[in-house]
Amino acid sequence: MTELFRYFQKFMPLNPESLAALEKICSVVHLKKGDNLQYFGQTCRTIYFINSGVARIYYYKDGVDITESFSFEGDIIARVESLFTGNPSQKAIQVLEDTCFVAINAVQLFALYDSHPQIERLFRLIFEAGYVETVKRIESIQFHTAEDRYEALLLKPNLLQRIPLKHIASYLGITQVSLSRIRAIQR
Amino acid sequence: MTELFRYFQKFMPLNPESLAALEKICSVVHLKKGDNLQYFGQTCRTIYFINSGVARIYYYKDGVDITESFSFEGDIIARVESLFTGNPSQKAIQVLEDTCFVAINAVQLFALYDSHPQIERLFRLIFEAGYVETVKRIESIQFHTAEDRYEALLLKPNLLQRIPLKHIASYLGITQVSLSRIRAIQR
DNA sequence: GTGATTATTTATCATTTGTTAAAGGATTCG
DNA sequence: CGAATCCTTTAACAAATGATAAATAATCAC
Repeated sequence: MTELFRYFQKFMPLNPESLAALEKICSVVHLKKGDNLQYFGQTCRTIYFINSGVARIYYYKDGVDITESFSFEGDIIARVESLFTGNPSQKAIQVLEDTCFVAINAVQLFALYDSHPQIERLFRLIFEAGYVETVKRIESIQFHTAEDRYEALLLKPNLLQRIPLKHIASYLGITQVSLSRIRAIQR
Repeated sequence: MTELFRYFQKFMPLNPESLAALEKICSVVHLKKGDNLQYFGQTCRTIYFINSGVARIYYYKDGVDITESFSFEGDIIARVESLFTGNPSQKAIQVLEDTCFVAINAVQLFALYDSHPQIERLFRLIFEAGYVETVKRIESIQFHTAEDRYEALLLKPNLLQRIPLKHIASYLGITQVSLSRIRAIQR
């Protein structure tokens, strides 16, 4: 869990008591490539931090598998639209490699907000940063071509080795065939 | 400011002291149709609540005016990617009708977080809700056609009377010509 | 390792969207 | 009111993307 606490410190320093309280509600989870971490229809009550590996949030639209996002080691991952509303999520989380997570129990976390203002603030900052990422993603989706966004994605090291193109295509909002064409032009 | 405080109460009850502290950092702003409320290149240090009227956040991409979002009476509006990072925003806010805002001084607001945990929590909840909206917007952009999204937009009453089609087109991520075609088919 | 399955590319054709230009409406301002 | 400006629609053509199918490449399971 060292990595997670290092991640926390990047947002703000925490007193030992808050750290101890956080540690109590965290646990480590290991999954094999292809496994699902969370399923459709459940309400999201866990926030994950990726120690190693890759995960994606995805769902089915008209029977087609659509990837909403990818997350890598050092990222926080949660189905926010369920976590913050209490509504069941229509999305699932799957790992694309053997992956090691820290699972943070969100129910217990939110309860800690009352007794530990530091923890409330820490997660406020974490989710504000997530909010900003999401606003930037909208710009990127709406006003850059799929080709530009593909090139931007490639900046992530080893991305092509780690993630099947079909998931990249649905993440980009285009068909596999279109992505193949984009790749063909670049060669 | 009554409307704004009613809006706050929807998120959580506030004690009189917090309400008084909030009131001190709020002021009312009136703008005429077409005026800009905030300009490109400035860092966002104000959060607005719309009492009456319509506003849009927009920017220029390759010289073309792009609308990122519309906000109506009862909505909070802020350029989040600047507010939470301190980076200058490349976006501006413009009103599309004579509009009355409450301006909340964000620098003073964030300072109140230390002395008033209630206020920190209130705005945490407000921005969590904004975060959820933004995640839903991504789904909508990426996986619904412009036509579907146009129809969804029309559910907003009087939208067509209040907002020029050219702004609606850029908000939908399509050209004015495409939007005209969609509208022609529907008749 | 081998066969079966899955992933990726390529080709062809249909559909959608963009670009440009022109024309008709609506609105604004003196 | 009338001219000028801005908004919206329409048309014709070009470019990009989707759908389908078939071929090739890579991966998985026994």
